[in-house]
Amino acid sequence: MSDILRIAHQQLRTEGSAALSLRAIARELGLVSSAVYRYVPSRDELLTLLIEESYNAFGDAVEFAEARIRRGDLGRRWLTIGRAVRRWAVANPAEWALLYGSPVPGYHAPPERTTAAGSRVPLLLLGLLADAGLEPSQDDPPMTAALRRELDRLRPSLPGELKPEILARGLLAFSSLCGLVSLELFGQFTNTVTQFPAHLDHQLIRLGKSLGLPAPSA
Amino acid sequence: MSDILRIAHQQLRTEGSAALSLRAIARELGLVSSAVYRYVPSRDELLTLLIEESYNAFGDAVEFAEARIRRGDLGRRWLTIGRAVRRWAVANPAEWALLYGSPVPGYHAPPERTTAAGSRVPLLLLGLLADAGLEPSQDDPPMTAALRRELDRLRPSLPGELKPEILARGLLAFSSLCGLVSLELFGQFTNTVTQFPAHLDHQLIRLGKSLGLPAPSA
DNA sequence: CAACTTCAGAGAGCAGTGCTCTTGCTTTCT
DNA sequence: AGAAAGCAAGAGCACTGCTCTCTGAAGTTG
Repeated sequence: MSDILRIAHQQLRTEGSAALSLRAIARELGLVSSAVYRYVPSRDELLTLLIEESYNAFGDAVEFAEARIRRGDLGRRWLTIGRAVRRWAVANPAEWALLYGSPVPGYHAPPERTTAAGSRVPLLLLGLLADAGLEPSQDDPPMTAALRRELDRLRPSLPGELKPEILARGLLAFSSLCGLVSLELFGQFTNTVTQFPAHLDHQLIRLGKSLGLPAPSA
Repeated sequence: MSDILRIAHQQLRTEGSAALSLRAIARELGLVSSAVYRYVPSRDELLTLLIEESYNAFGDAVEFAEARIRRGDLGRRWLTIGRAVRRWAVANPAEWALLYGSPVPGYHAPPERTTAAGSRVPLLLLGLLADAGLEPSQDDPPMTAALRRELDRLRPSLPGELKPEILARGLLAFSSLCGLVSLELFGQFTNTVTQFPAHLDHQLIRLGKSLGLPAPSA
């Protein structure tokens, strides 16, 4: 079973998610294809397992990096999160595509149980914002009551006391980060600049400012 | 030939990019599979054609929306671009996935000729920024010389006079927009808020501010 | 100890895929 | 009229996910 997952991961890495084939896994294991079905009910289920594992590997990597930063250095914690996200994505492009790219062919929406693992990195960012104790400012655009209500409904499952405005900042920052990384990886366009390491750093500092975080200590 | 593309697009819409099958297209046309190969050299080439078409449909939609706004209303032009991007993506999720999602299974990097079509929307945004005549401010983080050089290298193919700082703002805004839309569409996480229409509007205004654009006229 | 149950895997087979090659028919051009 | 294209059919190869049945070995129980 764990052999199957190991080989699946390896195949994912080298061939990409689309080429992930139960038969190839079976071959690699010296088994016949039908034997694999004793352990994995279907290719979709295997993908779900891979997604969960990848989310956790991703969460581990980012959490580990962030944990090494002094708690009070909020700017650097954000910068570190951003860099760690990118580094992991660049090192594991197929996994990143699995998590944040378009849904895999024929695979329909991962079940709910992956959401816990999938929330780890966003929660890390929101935890940082909670630590920062930010207050809404006049830079935060006005919010419709409906949106405020919707954001408040998330609050119970979030760390600390996050005002809707601050939560909105976090969501935008996380989305922007995903966009930056995805464009760098899948990037049809301007593949030159976006893949420049200094580019992400620059944009991360930009985003940090708009989050309301202090500049990272030098 | 155009029949093939029409059916391919339809199949893309209803089944998704992975299920796009030359055989199914042939069936739909009342042809045998090999006959299609007279018109389309391979499935990959068909995908490339679809990508180009989709980029152009996307560009048409966004350009059309933006063209209806008074030139001087810079904030509204940006808001309109953002909304049009989202609307098109929501209306054509499979195409969006093709353009900005993870690369299709087995399909390797679209050829260079798609970049012209693919640049239309980003260029629209950069044109807007050029019209705005923005100047770098102290909100723009310092930039390494290498990054500045890299950004300057893009300048010849861009509209107007875009200082590296302004170009960087634009790149971030476009990336953020892509991230927001992709997370809404593919969204593993917080599928509640991110799909809320008011959410995108709110974040677009946020982004507009950080671009340095005035608030859209009421 | 013998009988029974459980488990791991083999093998065949179905329906589908992309793609190639050969054959034949029809239309068009010379 | 005869040659030259163009268009499509058909068979076939290697591959995919998945289901079904069957065979052994291993472990459990009376």
